[in-house]
Amino acid sequence: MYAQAVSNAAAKADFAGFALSYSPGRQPSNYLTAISSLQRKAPGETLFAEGDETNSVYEIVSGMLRLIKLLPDGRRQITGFLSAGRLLGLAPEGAHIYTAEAVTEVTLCRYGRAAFERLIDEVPGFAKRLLTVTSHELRAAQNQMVLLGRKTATEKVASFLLLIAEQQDGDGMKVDLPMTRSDIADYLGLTIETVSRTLTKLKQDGLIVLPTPNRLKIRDRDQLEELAAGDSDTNI
Amino acid sequence: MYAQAVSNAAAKADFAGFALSYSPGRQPSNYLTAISSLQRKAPGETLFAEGDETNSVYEIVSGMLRLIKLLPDGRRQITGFLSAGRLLGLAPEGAHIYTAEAVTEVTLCRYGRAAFERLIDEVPGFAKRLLTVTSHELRAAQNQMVLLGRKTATEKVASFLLLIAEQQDGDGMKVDLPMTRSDIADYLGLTIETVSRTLTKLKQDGLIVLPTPNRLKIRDRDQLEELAAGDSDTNI
DNA sequence: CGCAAACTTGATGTTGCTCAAGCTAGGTGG
DNA sequence: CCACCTAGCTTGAGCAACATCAAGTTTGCG
Repeated sequence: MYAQAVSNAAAKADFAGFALSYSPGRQPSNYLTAISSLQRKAPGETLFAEGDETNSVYEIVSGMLRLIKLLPDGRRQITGFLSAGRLLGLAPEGAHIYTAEAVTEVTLCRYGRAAFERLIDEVPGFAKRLLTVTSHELRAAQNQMVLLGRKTATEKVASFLLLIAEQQDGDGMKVDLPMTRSDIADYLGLTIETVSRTLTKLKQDGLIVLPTPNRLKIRDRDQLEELAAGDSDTNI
Repeated sequence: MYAQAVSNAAAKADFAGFALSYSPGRQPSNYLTAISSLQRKAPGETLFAEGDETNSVYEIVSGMLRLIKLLPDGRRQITGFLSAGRLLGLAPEGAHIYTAEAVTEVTLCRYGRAAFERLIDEVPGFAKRLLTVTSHELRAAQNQMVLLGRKTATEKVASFLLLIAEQQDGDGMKVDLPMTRSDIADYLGLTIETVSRTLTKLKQDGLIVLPTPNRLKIRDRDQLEELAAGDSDTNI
């Protein structure tokens, strides 16, 4: 295991209680700092696997994770890419419902489950805040269902690029793609070849620039958004 | 509008506070009865539409709803079929993220949003209970992503039948299909023709019996479960 | 500079979609 | 009570989008 505990008060101050930061105007609580410890994971490492007992809740401090579900024969579906500030491990009963792996080098803040549960019970408004977070995740999940069930390959890729661009701070034009084509494919319900071909097509059509496979620039955001929305006559 | 207020204390006693019933051993609260009113919807009627302001939370007393998301050109994705006991309208901010329509005749219990929010703040453990409910929904959503992204038509239909069978009480063999083939198709990311053909195939293979299009019996549950799991060699 | 992993591109294949008839069931009115 | 009517379901034939199989090519790291 590459994981290691880190004790850096300054770093903690930056992220601790992020889960509470959804409602602005309140003091970031330090209930959470009291029960937290820092962890790191190298790219490709597993944080926990589907079916593992849930004895921790994690918050991402930096880096990116992928959430994975597998079928018995190895087919893979990625249900999300998580970046700084996102919580995971809030799974309902006992077992994790997906595997969490590091895409990039990741720093995490770990909370003991029991202590976390206690906070839910004892800190006023904490459960409600978590409810808001979970509701947002549910909304994202439902949008993803539309994507997976009803969008074409081009629409899927366009949606993906805009989603990732939105997650990253910046002008919303430069997009960093730390994940592989295989990850993208398994997130969109496609194959790597189709993802690659679709990106090439978007490049040829002048909607994006791809200087390297992992660095992308959006050139025509309007048309990309029309595509992503699925307006079906931008697809010609 | 077909909706009508109903005042039946007996009926209320049956369902009120169902959302609280996930944690057994507690007295069903009557906080909820105090702020509720009953509504009915005829098949096909809309309870609310995507984008509508969320000024109510609903709990299904009886019947079935479908949750719908649309693309601009009319492509439809059904994100869920909801039956008695399920909550909806907990959407995060302001607007509903899907359209809710009655599949069958539906009876609902309506809670005013403001009053509901107050309960979250004031009733100890209520927010936590809702968090559990939402986490369960999230788990279902992630399973559905695997289905939509990575399962074959046969696997999708098999999964669907088992899911519906599970939702319904009984021996788990008799399955009632109140929704149309079009609904099923839009839930599974398929066309009605493919759904129909797949059901026919399952019938021919002796896994199910289909006396009428809306009434189905599972004949070989084991094999149906293997199919649904996606073990890939049952598919031959 | 060399190597392996990741990506791209091409040729071919297959699943599920589209288009097009029929068929069935259940509701309605004579 | 039965015939009709219609919405919904089934079935068939052909097709298209995406998958699969198979080389090449790039990239980034040691």
